[in-house]
Amino acid sequence: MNITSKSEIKRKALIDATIELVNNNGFHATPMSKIAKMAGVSAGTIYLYFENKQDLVDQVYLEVKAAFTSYAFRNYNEEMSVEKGFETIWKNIAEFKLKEVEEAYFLSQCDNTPIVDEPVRQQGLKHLQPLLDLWEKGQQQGIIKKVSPYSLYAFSIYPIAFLMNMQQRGVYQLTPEHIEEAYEMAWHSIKN
Amino acid sequence: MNITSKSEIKRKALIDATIELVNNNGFHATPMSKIAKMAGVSAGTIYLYFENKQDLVDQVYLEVKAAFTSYAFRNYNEEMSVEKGFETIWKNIAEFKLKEVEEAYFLSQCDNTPIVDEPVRQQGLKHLQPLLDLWEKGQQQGIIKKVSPYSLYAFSIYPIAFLMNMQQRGVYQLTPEHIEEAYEMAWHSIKN
Amino acid sequence: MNITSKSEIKRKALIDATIELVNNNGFHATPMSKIAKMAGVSAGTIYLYFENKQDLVDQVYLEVKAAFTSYAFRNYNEEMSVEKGFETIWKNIAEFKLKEVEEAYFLSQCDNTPIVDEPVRQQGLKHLQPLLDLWEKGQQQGIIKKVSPYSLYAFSIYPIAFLMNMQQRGVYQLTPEHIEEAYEMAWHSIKN
Amino acid sequence: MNITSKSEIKRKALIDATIELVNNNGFHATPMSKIAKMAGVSAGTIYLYFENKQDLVDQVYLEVKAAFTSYAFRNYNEEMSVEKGFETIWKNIAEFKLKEVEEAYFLSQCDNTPIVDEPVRQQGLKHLQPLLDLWEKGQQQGIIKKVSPYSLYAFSIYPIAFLMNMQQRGVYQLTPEHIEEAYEMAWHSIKN
DNA sequence: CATGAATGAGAATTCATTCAT
DNA sequence: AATGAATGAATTCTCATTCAT
Repeated sequence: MNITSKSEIKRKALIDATIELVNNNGFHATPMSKIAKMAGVSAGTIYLYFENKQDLVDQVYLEVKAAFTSYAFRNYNEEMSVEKGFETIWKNIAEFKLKEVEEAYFLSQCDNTPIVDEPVRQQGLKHLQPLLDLWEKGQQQGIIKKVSPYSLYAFSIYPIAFLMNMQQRGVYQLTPEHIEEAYEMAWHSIKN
Repeated sequence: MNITSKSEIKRKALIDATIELVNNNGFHATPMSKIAKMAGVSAGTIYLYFENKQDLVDQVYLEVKAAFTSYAFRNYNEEMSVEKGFETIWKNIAEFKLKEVEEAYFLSQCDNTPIVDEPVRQQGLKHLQPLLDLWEKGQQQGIIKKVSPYSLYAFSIYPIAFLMNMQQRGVYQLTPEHIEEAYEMAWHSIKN
Repeated sequence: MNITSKSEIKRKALIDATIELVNNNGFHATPMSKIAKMAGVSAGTIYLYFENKQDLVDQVYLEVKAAFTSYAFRNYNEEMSVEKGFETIWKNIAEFKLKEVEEAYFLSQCDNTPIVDEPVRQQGLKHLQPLLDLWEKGQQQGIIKKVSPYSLYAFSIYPIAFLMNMQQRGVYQLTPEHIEEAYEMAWHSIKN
Repeated sequence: MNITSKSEIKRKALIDATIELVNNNGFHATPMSKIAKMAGVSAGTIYLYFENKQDLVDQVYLEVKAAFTSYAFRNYNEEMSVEKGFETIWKNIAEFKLKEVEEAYFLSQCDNTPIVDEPVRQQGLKHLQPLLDLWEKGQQQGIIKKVSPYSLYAFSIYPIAFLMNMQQRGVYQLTPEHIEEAYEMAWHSIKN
């Protein structure tokens, strides 16, 4: 058996339990003891893997964010045209938020509350660089609106989170047609 | 002395303290004792005004949401053209989020975490109806894209929250030009 | 209107409320505020009639005890024969416990817990003297067993409390026949 | 080390502390913190052994009641004559109330106040059945008065509690002669 | 006399973290 | 590494009592 495998399994179990419980109850309403129980380990064991509760969420945040950005750039390469590249990335992100609902909802909770602090959040953002590069290239080519990348993000990527939240709450169904429709809106809002 | 004045002042102080502390620390990391201290009353006094901690946030949420929607429809009336009406509402919302940063951030925290529950959130939404009516009128006139109101909201209104968050974190400055720019993007994403 | 009447009505209402609430919840689970509400007065008003909560129960105890002993000696006079006298007193006590269930249950609670303290309890006992005198006369006449008055009380009077408790809990019905039967047992246990 | 020893010792210490403190102060005037301190454990530890304060008293009540009934039937067997059987049980009960004063007083407090509720009390009663059986046998043999078992209990067993209370308060001394005397009274009150 | 808002000490309970095993 | 009993500080909430009106 792989040296790390057994402990990696426990670590993974702890992370999954944290995501599920924080999603349902919020960070501070999630006791370490419940996380331990759901992960099938003892309370003290958590502290072999994580320094303390804050370190636990921080690491969960960073790992989920990394998984998210990795997913976002699947099948993307810098040789693609700006439009094709954006479509690829946008749909990856949409697919992630649809398929990995728990992870996505966890991220949205961390991004909208003070449970992880600024430095950690900054660290989580660094992997999004290729999208910013793509936008800059598009702006140089006159394809993308010459506005701040924050605006581009706000109007093309951020809306996906809202649609996911609504679907999560059961008030809205994100069908494939809705996704295509939404992609068109995203693209129209940033293209020139 | 005005009948309500003294107790209304305390109630207001409690609500303000709640907003500020929850914004900075999160709901569960905000003890009632701190809220009381910041509001300048004793711990027990909170319970003269609110049933318990949950009731306190619920009421704060509903009041802030009401203030927000009331702000959103300033100077708006149903005789306006669809485009003019939308511009009015959109800019009101942007102004609210810029001026009443604390309130806006509090709402975004409640809307993205399980601290207020679905029934309360539903109640908070009811005042947004005039915007939905405007969109429907626009769709009938062929001015607005025929997509779900959730999509319209996601791509035109929701992005403002992101820009506000970024400004809140100091990584971005929402100047009047930025706002005009953002309004244009919002309008282009939903107009036909 | 009689000078004291209005305040006496309130005092009475407070005493009645105390009895009812302490019976149902116990002394320490009965807040002054609830007593006030049930008595139809404001919380502060209690302190115009009683020094504090302890003083309130003490006074309720003493008054109910006085009512009890007064009831116990109805139609009794020292010229009666020992047997007739005992029957009169015993049946008065039984009648009181049957009719004034609330008062009787309150007394039994006070007599079996530390809610009123020894001096007050002693004070409450002083009115029972005629019964002790009767017993002593009976002993001198050779009619009553020559045992401690505590034993006489334990076997002839105290059992009534048990029967009342059982009736109170609904597991037993004290019919007139039961009472006669019980009286016979009481008398047989103390007579020579 | 014995599997149960360490935690059983703590559990026992908590139960003993509860009895002593409730006896002296009453249930609601006994804070969990004091129980913990007297038992030599930390406040939080109580909740490892008992769900909450109510569960604690309930369990103490049931255990003490079980100890009481077990004590009551020492050296008793169903082959004994009715009179001998009753004497055995009665004197056991008297001995228990004399020797285990704390336990006995605790029971009398629970039996006369609303601190444990009816279902728990019912559960505590189930072990008294052999005495009821004995009485029924005695009634069939014409030895025991044909009255409700509640009456038999009220006049033969319940009085012991009163004598114990008086001794507890120091106003009365239960010497062996007093006990014999009391037993005679008990027996005479129920025999035919 | 009467009110009832306000107080603040104190209660029950929870939970992050430690540490002996 | 892993456990889980134990801790005790912190939290929510209650309630006897006071006092300005």
